[in-house]
Amino acid sequence: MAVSRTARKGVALDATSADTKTRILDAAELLFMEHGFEATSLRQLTAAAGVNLAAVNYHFGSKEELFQAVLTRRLDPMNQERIERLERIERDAAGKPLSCEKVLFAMLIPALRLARDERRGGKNFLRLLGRAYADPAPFIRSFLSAQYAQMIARYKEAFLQALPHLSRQELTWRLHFVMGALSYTLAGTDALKLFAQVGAADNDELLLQRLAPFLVAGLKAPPMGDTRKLELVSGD
Amino acid sequence: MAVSRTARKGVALDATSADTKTRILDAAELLFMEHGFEATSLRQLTAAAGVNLAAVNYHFGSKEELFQAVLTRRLDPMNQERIERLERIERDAAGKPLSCEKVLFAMLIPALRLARDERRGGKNFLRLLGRAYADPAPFIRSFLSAQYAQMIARYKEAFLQALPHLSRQELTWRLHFVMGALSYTLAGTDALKLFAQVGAADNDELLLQRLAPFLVAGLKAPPMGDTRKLELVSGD
DNA sequence: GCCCGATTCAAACGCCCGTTTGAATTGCAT
DNA sequence: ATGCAATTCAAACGGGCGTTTGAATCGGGC
Repeated sequence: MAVSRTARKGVALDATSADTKTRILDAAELLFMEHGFEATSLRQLTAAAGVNLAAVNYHFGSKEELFQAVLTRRLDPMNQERIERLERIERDAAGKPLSCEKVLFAMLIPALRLARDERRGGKNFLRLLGRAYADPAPFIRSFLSAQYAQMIARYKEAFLQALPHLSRQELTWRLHFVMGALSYTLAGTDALKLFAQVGAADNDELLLQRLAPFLVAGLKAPPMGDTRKLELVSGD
Repeated sequence: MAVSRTARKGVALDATSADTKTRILDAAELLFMEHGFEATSLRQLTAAAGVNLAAVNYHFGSKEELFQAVLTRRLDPMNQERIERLERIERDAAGKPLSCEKVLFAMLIPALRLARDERRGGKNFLRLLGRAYADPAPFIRSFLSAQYAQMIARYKEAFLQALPHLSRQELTWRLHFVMGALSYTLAGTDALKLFAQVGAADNDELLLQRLAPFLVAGLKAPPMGDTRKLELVSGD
């Protein structure tokens, strides 16, 4: 009824509704990851959560808003932790020279910590996030942009400082490559099978030990032009 | 009727049916990219292609088989070109030492050439492919695995030769990172907006000039352990 | 000129979707 | 105990989905 629509922004209604809300969020996180947003129906979702079909619209308003809530629940704390870590290493290095490694790690570690924290969604969520990056739905794209804009801007400045040999534009591209490798890897527990056995990311610390040297070397590389020109047109 | 099901494997029925089939494939490539597989309905797809609704099932059997046909049309030639280029540089370097750059370029250039070839789908297709990588649908995953297995295996051997300092497992991970950065970048004409203006990949040769130094440096980097250990647990 | 397989077409099939409704139920403040 | 807002529930709404059907149309070989 009319009440339900405004009820969501009522006074703190934790213990009573949080249970249903949380069960919906948990089931949604799992199913959206398993089958994607479009392919997950509210009927199977609410059944998995053990709640009534109408509960999603009552508590979240719509399926799209539920999806955003699923992302927000994990992204907000993670990105906040990223910013806090960056601020701390900036503060610690009262002098100027920020090392590329430290900035990169400040960015990677919160993601890895989230992946490791099974109580809070763990790998499920990062896989979901990795796929959301590639989703063309406008409501997902604009939502993610808003969620990340602030953090990305901060890190871009920090990297610019740590990698003075890169122009702003060159750095923008490289951060893009970094995010690509990261999201693809985190999203890929399935995709890994494309390449080989690979003992799976059972150990996330190990994954960071593999990913970090690759990304640091890529970031530090001199831009093309310092090395020989390439003749890519060839071939025919 | 019963005929239609077997007709697809009849004798070469080019000029007559190819027109309808091609129009379906072109429209599908565009719409699957724009809205994703699930969110694209056969009704809007056949309307965009200017063909009858039933034409998809008649010519391709099902929506899923249409999707596979869309991928195959571009992937088969691209991966074959990748293998041919690898074989050529292996042949040219009659001696042993294959350079990492050359192997990587043999892998990247066919993708870039496809992206540049607007007559054959161009960027549309690579964006579609990038998203297919991240799609969890089993029929997509197994299809892509089959399409890529052979090519990936060949390149893994070549890289193993060009990068003798990497163990097989380390290399598997790094190829994964490479594919992540590549697919994310190719898929991302939208996603780029996440980070900044970035003049868009209007010039694909320029993109390769930015991507290549990053990836080469990442591939050549010594594995962790050669550099200092990291203390990632910290933070609390 | 006709025939027959290949193709196109309009219509329908059964199914599941996201959302809404209004009545039951709950549980806390009074 | 009662009242009332917050929540849950079963049921239904309208609509779009992928697919199937059988008739209409096409077009080259005899």
